[in-house]
Amino acid sequence: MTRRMPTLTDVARHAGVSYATADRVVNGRGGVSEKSALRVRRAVEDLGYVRNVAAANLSQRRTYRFAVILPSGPNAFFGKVRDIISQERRRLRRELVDLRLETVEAFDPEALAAHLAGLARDGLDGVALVGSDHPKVCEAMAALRRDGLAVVTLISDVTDSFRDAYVGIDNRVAGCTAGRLIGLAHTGRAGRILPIVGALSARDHADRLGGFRETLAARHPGLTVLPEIEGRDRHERVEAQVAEILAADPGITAIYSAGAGNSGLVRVLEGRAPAERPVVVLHELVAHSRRALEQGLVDVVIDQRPAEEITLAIAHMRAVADRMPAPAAGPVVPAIYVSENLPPDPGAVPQGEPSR
Amino acid sequence: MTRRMPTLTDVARHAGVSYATADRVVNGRGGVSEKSALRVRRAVEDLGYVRNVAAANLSQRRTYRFAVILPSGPNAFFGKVRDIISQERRRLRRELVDLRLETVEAFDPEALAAHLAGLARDGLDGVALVGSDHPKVCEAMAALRRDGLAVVTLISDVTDSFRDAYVGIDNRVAGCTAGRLIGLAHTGRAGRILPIVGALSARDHADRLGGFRETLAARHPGLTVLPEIEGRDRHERVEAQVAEILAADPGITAIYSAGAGNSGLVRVLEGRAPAERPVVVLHELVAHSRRALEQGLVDVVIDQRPAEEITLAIAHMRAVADRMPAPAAGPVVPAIYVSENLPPDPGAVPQGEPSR
DNA sequence: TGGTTGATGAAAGACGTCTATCATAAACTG
DNA sequence: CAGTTTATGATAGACGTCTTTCATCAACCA
Repeated sequence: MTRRMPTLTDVARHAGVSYATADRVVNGRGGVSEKSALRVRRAVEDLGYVRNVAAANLSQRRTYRFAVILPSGPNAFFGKVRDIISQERRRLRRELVDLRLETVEAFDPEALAAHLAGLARDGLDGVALVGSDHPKVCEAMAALRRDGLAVVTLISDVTDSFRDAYVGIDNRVAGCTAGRLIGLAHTGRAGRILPIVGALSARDHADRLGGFRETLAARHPGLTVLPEIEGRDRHERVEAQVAEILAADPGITAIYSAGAGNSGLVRVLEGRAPAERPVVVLHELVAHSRRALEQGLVDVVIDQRPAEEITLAIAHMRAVADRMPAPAAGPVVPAIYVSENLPPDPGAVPQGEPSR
Repeated sequence: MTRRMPTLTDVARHAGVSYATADRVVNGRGGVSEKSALRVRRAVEDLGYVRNVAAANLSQRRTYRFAVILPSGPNAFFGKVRDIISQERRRLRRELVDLRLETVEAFDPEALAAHLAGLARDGLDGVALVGSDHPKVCEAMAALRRDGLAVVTLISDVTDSFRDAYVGIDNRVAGCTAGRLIGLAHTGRAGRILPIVGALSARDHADRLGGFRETLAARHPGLTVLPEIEGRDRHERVEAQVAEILAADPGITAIYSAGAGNSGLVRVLEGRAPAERPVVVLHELVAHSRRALEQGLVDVVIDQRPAEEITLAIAHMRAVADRMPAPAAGPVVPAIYVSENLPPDPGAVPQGEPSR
């Protein structure tokens, strides 16, 4: 027999005050003497009272109103995130969650800050956004939190104090993992490795590259890591640069792409004989990277499981809105895909990187 | 403005019947003419009515009573699962879930079937167990389901029709993945690979080995896969057999262990010079495999994320108990660990395989 | 002393569902 | 036609929380 959970009525009785007073204390309405407040807080402790969120939500007909802010543009990964969100909408509504999807120009912290500042605050309970350490963004996040909104950074983090939680992978660790896998693929032989990033100014890319170089230096000192390409996450640019370097340096045995724009990379790989293809590790499972994996053009994809991340971000925002402890969880553990363990393709609709 | 979700009162009004009648229909209490029942069902359709589970649970002071049945014995992985469950207890209670942990003798389907048959049915809503295709177990599972319990198989599956859901990894795919990773580690060179299983009669082990061999044959025909060892998941047995084979065949370049008892394998590896260590891939992140990974004795660990699995199993049992659609989700995607992406160690307490 | 202020208590109504009971009807039975 | 069975409606109370209103009572100020 599970014993009943204590209710606020129990707390009030145990504290020797009325329900009204107990309620005033736990909901911080003020107008209670310090003495009574103390007794109530003690009763809460003693009984292990936890407010019944379901009942509370019922009584108020509450719905959680959250916004997710994503960069606009042709990036396939964020396109996938948008798809996931629209697919989840219906399920979320049943759980009283109303999720708003908004976009701002990519790589433009000023625009993001302005957007945050101008957010319609009409009952919004929380915001999830791709973090940026830009001071204006931080200030805007702090302002939101002062207004009681939950603020969760997604995919890319910022300084702790400006957000309630970070949901995403540990990018340095992801880079280390890539390094180790490429190292494994060189067991018993030498090699020259080409790293590609979008921009070193992006914290996530820099972190990945840092971890990558570090691991190779520490565990595979026999391998040479070349200077990185900055592809700006633009596939045509990545394509041009990689083609040029591969032509100039036929001894390249592996490529690690820490950023986006990988359809350009894939096009270069398509043009090479299978025997001359380097080992390739890149990030994010999207339509074109999946295809490249299936075709053997790419060996490993490190994917940050955007569906889980959305779920987790919502859980965090809910916890803040409910004044409940956050769900314990460190960074998301990325999935590592080879062609053998690809999940079934959700969207059978063909779609290249530039679409959507 | 999110519009209000329709309530059963709305449904009744829309169907032109009383609340009582609508209630009789949606809760299948009978005593309603087919005509009225039809009108109610149509109203449910039209309005998109979904019963408010939170309100229902509140009104009944419901708690979900679930049981998880695990094999007893010194297996480190199941020890970890037990730990996870006891840590989750408190959080679960808040969500009205009362989780009972029971154990039966490992590798003994008869005992499992007997246990299932003898389960105290006192208000139990669901059972999660490690599946076994034994006919008696299947029959016992069917009996439980006839009594309205949710039945979820965990880690190892059975024929579809005997359970409500399977929560675990796709073992064949996991074996394929192991094969591909070992293949990658042989890029540009030949090799001889030793597979180890617990017992081929265990479906999960057989599936893993099958996928492993298949992938190596298809993608890495230059590599030789030796006959497998059956270690019975016993570390001393694994240790003895591996030691013997490695001594007899110094040309072994990789080992894939699909089963348990890996602390025995690790002991053999400890005794070899770093340069002579084969590439090693095994399953499940537990205390000793983590240590082996950190020390460079093992290269890759494929982990089935038991914490996520428990959460998912509960979600499935809840869905059945709530008469709601099951959470969409295929098999769990295992995490692939190298020493670089190990999550922080939760239990700093040292504990070898045989403990607990 | 009258008026204000502050702390407290009592209680009612709402949220959506479930259970239960009682009162009607209408449809059968013999 | 009396007596049963079956279908339906009306309604009340409970679950735990939140909001709101009103009444008390004490302490304080002028």
